Amino acid sequence: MSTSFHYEKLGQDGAARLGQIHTAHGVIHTPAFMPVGTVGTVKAMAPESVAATGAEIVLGNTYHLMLRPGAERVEKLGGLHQFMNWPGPILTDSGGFQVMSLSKLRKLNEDGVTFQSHIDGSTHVLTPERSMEIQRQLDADITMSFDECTPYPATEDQAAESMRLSMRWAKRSKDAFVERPGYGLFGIVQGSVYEPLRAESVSKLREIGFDGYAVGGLAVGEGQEEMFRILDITVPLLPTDRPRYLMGVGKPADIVGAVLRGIDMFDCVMPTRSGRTGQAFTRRGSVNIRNARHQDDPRPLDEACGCPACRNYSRAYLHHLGRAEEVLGLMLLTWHNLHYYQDLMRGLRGAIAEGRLTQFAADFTAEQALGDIEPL
RNA sequence: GCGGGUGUAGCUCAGUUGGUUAGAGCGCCAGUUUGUGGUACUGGAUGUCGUCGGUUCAAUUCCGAUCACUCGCC
Repeated sequence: MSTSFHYEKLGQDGAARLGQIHTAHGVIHTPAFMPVGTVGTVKAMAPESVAATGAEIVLGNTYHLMLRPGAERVEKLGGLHQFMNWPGPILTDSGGFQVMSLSKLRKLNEDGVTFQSHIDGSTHVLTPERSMEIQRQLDADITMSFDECTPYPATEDQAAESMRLSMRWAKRSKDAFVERPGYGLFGIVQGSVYEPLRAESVSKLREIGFDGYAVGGLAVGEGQEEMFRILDITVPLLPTDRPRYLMGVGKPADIVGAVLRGIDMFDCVMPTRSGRTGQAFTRRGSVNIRNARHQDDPRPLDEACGCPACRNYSRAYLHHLGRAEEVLGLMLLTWHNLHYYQDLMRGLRGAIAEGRLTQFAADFTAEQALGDIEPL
């Protein structure tokens, strides 16, 4: 059986695609949402439960795992799949984003980034070559090339300089990436909100050649309208025989809009982080379970949801757990949110398969606009 | 019984050398979080300043009484 990494398109509805990504550790049905498991765990969830929501691939992170427990250690222990008991596909972020968002005292030059650990202050260097090595040690099915996530806002000159550095790093990432059957390397499009820069970035990445293409530098404060505008000008430039991944996105409505524009893969901390801060996503919009209006409500969070939190527990109980900051509250709400996100992806895939995505999106928007059910 | 201390927001407490709308932290009521630090941030509501009386143009502040709590001694 061939284990070569490849994307297979199974259907199309407008710009949206239905497909499969074949990897060394299994198949991913797209459009797909990938739960974020930064430090080798999807927070508050056992991997078996993550899989039960329908997730087929999770994220790990170069930056976090290199600092703790260390990529060499993970490699010796059999790789990240075995280490965290996730037998399915894993995508690892390259560390570029986290160096910017988490570490202080970072120094960026042509070679890479020198930074201090947010854990113990120790000094580390991350380069495209080192990032590729770490992601290979982690045994990521999908490796992301090392990039700089251009801060927003940026002038066109700043965005151009940043993007071109990321493109040189993309070439070095490709050169350093060790090809193995079933393993793929993705390039990342940058260029901020500037159309010519996005086009130049795509062109440079296609010249290098990648197994998939990510759109980076979005959902960083530009707003949904602007993000969709960038997708409208960027996605049509990408090759049709490779997966497209919108990094770090997003809210349910962002995902629906991006699928309509031809995106196949998403990751976001939204469902998991929100699960830890009391925000739940439902068919009728988001709900803050800690709000006082839920304290006497015996009804489930979302009557149409089949997750354990909705089948077995009331809003009143989830509210209580949230107020009491009980671990079970984090677990149940995270579980619900991941289940909701996977339900959404299943709905999107079904709608594409049946050629009714436009109607699905309209229904989605209308139902979200209804707002939460009336308080008792 | 005697002597001391304390009574200010739901809680723990600042403060006012007497002067417009009395503050903080926590809690409470909401909002934000997009390639993750159970995080961080933003806004909002709430007071007979223990009670009664006196002094004063003006008292939460000074004086007296009283009540409650508290510490020590008998």
